[in-house]
Amino acid sequence: MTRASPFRQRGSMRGQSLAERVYATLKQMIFDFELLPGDYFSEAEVAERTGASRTPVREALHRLRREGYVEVHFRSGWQVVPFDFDVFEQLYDVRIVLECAAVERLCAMSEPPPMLQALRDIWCVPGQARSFDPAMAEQDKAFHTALVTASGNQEMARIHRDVSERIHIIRRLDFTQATRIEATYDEHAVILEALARRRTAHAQQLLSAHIALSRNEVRKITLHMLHEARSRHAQGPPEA
Amino acid sequence: MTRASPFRQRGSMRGQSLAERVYATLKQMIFDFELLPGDYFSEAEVAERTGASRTPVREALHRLRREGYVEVHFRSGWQVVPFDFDVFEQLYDVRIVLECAAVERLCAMSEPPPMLQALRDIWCVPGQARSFDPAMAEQDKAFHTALVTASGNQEMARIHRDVSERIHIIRRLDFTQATRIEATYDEHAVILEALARRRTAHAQQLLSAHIALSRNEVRKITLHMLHEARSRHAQGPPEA
DNA sequence: ATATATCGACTTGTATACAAGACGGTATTG
DNA sequence: CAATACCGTCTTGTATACAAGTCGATATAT
Repeated sequence: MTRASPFRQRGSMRGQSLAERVYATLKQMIFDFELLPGDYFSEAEVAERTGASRTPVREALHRLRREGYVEVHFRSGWQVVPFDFDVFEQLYDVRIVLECAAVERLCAMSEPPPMLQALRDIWCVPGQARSFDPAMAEQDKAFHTALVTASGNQEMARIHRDVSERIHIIRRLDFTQATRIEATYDEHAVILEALARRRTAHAQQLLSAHIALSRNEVRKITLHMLHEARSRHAQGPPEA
Repeated sequence: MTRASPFRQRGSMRGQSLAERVYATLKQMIFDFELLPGDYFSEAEVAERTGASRTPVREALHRLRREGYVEVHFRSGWQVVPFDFDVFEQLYDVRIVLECAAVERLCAMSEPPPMLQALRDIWCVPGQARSFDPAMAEQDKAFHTALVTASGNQEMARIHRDVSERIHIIRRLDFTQATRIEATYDEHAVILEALARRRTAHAQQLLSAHIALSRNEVRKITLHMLHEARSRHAQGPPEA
């Protein structure tokens, strides 16, 4: 079988391996609903699509499997893990636990980290200065990730990053409504206020409510979006 | 190259793949200090030792890499990640955060889960009924894992299990002293008491102190044990 | 003697060949 | 016609071949 669209780098690899790029490509396809939850596909299909051989494809797939995005059926192909809202809600709750712990540490610090002011510059702004582009989801993710990273425990930050990445696929859907974006700005602002004043319990309560609200909103939207995606793309799995 | 000691199953694989067994074997070797932190080794060596080819070996190694046990140097071999006590302490702190969150949920439940009584049967026993075998570390791990699992959030339980597994290599060292085993029994007992009486804050405080104590004890012991291991095994990496 | 250039053994990354089981369609048998 | 056995196709798991780069030892030049 000849390589289809060999997006291999010339010379050699420039920092990232072929397996890593296949990994990123596949995850992007899942996030873009180009591969729908429940879809079946084979390693050979992915190899042909990406222009790589099965070896790096398998490495990428097994990594995605460990991370919960796909699963393998013994000698019967791969499948995008179907949505399980219970799992997503549990992951939201993990976020609440980790981020509240981060808040406790942040408030206990002798001096507030400079990162806090940087966040205030972004989020504590009047209505006309607010951004509404589709990259809002990334900014929101960056906000919460920054809180945990600044708390000082890098292992906790790594775990939190993985959890955030995992629910990013549905969290994005929360930023398609203008009212939800407004609410995000408002809530981030008051959280940062409470943090600046070292009101630990208050900040934790605001943060918990903020995440829980997002969790509940997303559940409603996801079903709708999934339905739309199923209509746009035909039912054929990876061959768009 | 012919297979050395092919511990491959006859017929076919009975549930677990070759890659998984190589993974388990390597992790065991690391836990047994047969592969010491800092040791260098190659895929070919592991393949010869385990009787598998490089393919499943690579899969096992990359999984261990994702989990933080080994790292790969581009075309220069693999290395057991050297001990980093800062990382271990951070992981201990993650355990405190997760297990305290579990306690909060357990105390908030309308009725205590039956697992609580099972744990009391094990840990709330008089001195002569206590076990002192080397499997204590596993029992201790099971205690803490059970708390988080019983709290209901399975994703949190999975993360907690990974963290516990990661620090298990040094946590075992805490159970080589009889006084530490005694303390573990005592502390588990009072934690279970507080849980049964739904004293949330008290149980959290006891649990935090219990984990923090273990964290501090282990740091002291680890250096000693590492020194001993280095003396027993020669300096040659995997070829014992 | 010392510094440098070159070469070769060894490493991982990737591609391909082979093995063994799953699954569905088809032919066969009642 | 219905049920069943069989066989070919397709799948992943594993082994091996090839590619490209690293690193140290050795020889050479200054």
